[in-house]
Amino acid sequence: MSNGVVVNRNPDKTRLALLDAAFAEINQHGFQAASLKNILNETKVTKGALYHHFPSKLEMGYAVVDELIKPGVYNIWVKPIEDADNIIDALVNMIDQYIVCRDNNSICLGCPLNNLAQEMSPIDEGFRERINAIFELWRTTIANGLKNGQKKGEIKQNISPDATAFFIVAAIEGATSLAKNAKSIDVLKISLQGLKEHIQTLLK
Amino acid sequence: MSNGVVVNRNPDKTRLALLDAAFAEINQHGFQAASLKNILNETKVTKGALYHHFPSKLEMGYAVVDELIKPGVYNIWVKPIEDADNIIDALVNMIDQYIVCRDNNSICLGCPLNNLAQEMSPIDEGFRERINAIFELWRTTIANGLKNGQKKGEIKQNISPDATAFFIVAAIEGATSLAKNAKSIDVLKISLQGLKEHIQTLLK
DNA sequence: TTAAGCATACATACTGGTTGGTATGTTTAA
DNA sequence: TTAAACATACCAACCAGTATGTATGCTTAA
Repeated sequence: MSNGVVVNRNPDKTRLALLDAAFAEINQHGFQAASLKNILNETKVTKGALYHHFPSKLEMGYAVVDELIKPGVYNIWVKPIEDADNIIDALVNMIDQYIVCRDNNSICLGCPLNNLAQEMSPIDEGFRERINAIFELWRTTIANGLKNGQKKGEIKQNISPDATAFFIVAAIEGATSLAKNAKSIDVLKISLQGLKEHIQTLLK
Repeated sequence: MSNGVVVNRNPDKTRLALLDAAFAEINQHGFQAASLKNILNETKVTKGALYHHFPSKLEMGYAVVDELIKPGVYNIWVKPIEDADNIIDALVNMIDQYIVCRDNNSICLGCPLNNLAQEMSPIDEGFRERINAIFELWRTTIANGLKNGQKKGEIKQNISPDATAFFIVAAIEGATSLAKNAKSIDVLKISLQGLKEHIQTLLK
C-alpha cells in the first residue's frame, strides 16, 4: 500500500513527535504539571502509542533530556567553544549569538535545562544526575578553553579557569532566569553586558 | 476556661503555621505540585481551617511570597546594602554571609524566590508580578549603592550601576541554581568566587 | 453579673474532575 | 505468520474545593 508518500506508520516519527510535544509541554508547565493529555492532543497520538514508545512519563522525561536538551546545549554552548581559536572571542560571540537568537517567546520560557534542574533536582535523582552531567560538560569545556588560552599566553595566568567557568555558566543561567521573570529581552542584554566586559578582562 | 497556658484558639498562630508549612512544601515540590494534604498533615490543621484562612491555594501561595519570601529577601539581600557605608565591602560581606549560612539542606532547595520565579512566571501573572517586584527592589538597592559609591568617589565612573546590579543579582541566582543541581556548597563557593573578585575591580 | 446572641474559628464528609497508568483489542507491515 | 505499532476503554488515586455542621469566645443588653 505504501507508495512512498503516504506512510501509515512511522514509529520513529511518532516517537520524535511525542518528544517534541513533551519538550514544549514540560518547558511551559514543568515536568510534574506536564499533562500527557495535552501532549496526546497536540500530537494526535493515542495513549496506547505513547506507552508503546515509553514505559512511563518519567522515562519520557529522561528521553527529552537525553535526546533533545543535551544535544541542544551541545550545539549552542559547547561546540562553539570546542571549535574556538580564541577563547575570549568565542565566549563573547557565543553570548552575542545567544542574545540575538532569543525572541519574546523563548525569553518567557527561560532555559529548558535550568527549568528542569530547579524543579526536579530535589525530587528525582535520575533527572538531577542527567542535568548535572550536561552542566559539567558545558563548564569543563569552558574551563579547558581557558586553560588552553593560558598555555597560549592569551589569558592571564592568575585566574582560575575552573572557578571562572563556574562563574560564566552561573551568570548566563542567572541572566536567563531574570529575563524570564521580567519577560524582557532587554533584561537579558543588560544582565549579560557585565559578563561580557568581565570576560574581556581575562585577556592578558 | 482560659488559664493563660492552654489556648484553644489562636488564629494568627494557625495562619502562620499554615504559611510556614506551605513555604516548605512549595520549596521542595514547587507550587503546582505542593499538596494541601501534606500541609494539613504537617500542621495538624484541618481543611476547613485552611479554607477559613485562605480563599484558595493560589491566594495562600501569594501570601507565602508577600509575608515570608519578601521579608526574607529584604533581611538578607536588601537591608545590609541599604545600611552600608562602603558598598563594595557590603556586597562582598553579603555574599560571604550568604555562603556561611548555607547548609546542605538549604543548598539542595536553592533560592525560594528563584524557584517560584522559574516555575510560575510563564503560568501566572500574580506570582510573576510579585516576584518581579522583589527582584526589582533587590536590584535597585544595589544600583543605588553603586551610584552613591560613584558620588563618593569610591567606585569607577565608567561602569553602569544598573547593568552591574543586574549582573550581580544574576550571578548570585545562577550560582545558587548550579549549587542546587550539584547538591554542593563547594559549587556555590567557587561560583561566587569570581563574582567577589569582579566586585573588587569596581573599586576606583 | 450574667445569659443570650453571634461572628470567628475550626471540623467532617463529600464531590467532580484530572491524573498517570493498564488491560485488552485491532491494524499494519515485514 | 508474527511482532511491532497503534487504538479504546477503563481504573484507582489524588487533587483542590465545597457544603454543612459544630465549638469557641467576645459583645451586648437586661
